[in-house]
Amino acid sequence: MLQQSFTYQLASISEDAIKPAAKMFERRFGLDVQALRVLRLVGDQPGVNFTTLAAQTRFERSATSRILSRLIKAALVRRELDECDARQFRLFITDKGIELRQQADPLSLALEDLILSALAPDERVQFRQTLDKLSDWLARAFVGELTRRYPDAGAVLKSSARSKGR
Amino acid sequence: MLQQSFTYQLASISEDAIKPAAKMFERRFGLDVQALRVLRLVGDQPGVNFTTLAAQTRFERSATSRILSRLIKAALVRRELDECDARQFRLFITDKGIELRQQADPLSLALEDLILSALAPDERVQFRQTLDKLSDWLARAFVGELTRRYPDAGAVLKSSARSKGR
DNA sequence: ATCTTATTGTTGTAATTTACAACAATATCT
DNA sequence: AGATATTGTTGTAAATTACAACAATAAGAT
Repeated sequence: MLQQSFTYQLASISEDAIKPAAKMFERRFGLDVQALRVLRLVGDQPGVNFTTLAAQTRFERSATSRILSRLIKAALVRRELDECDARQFRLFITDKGIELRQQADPLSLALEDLILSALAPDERVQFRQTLDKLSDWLARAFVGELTRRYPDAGAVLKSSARSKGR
Repeated sequence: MLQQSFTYQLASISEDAIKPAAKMFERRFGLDVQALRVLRLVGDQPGVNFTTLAAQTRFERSATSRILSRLIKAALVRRELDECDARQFRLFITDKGIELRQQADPLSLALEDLILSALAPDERVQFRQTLDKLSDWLARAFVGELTRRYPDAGAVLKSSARSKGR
């Protein structure tokens, strides 16, 4: 086996892990993983507004908006007008949404466990710690360090507000 | 910070790590990371044929074919007809391609080092070992185990020939 | 030999995804 | 009041990805 670049290896792993799981979720719940992710973000933050949500979502606001309207149409999420600001509304998960999560979340956890079953228990703990360290560093310092060393890197730095995933 | 699913976290990390690097490579060498990857695969396996290459590439044969023809047009790769089988040809990196790699590869390594600089030296070693374990297991056993536990997972299992990345 | 079937690599194109930018509605600042 | 900024939605272009047809050749079967 040729030596792999570690970033590529990461991408491969997540792709291999996510793709089959994604299929299951679509079959069982009629939701793609992105929609599920948005559902969870709303569920965990009752009353979020769109802008906050979109910043956590890792895809475009436009995409988030469309996913959200599908969730609302499916009655998994509802929205209320904000009393103070008529431009905003607050998002809430519905009972139906909660019910769906009660089925979906254990399945997600079971799938993750299955993937991590390749590792010894303490290795698993260590691995997750390392991942936290890495994502933290990437979100916080990487781009800055990169442009310091390579001024031509062309840092974009647009949105920010990452590292709040789910 | 909300708790993240580990697969999602992996995807985020690789995306954050790859995107800025990708920009640099495009500016400096006029090659996107995929083309660079193909160039490396060819360089490391002088005389590969297209089918073998495409299996290692993680994208469609059609995409691989187009990338390859760009590399050939740019004179970074050349091809020879196979003596035994007129359908096949054998691929080789050119001197110009080697030269490009001599610039690009150290940069890749430096970038990976930069990313991993967030980790202590022994943590780094451990991390890479864990990644190897994981990708190995995913390539070898995951899909089988998944369909055993969840017969509705809808395993596809089309190509195979993975775990030979670069 | 010839006929059928399989493989190799390329190409056209449909489908999907992603990004961008314009927009109406409302709020805030001067 | 008028100018500027923010919120969320929508239209559409651009890029990506997937699929399937294809010509050229090889291999196997009768």
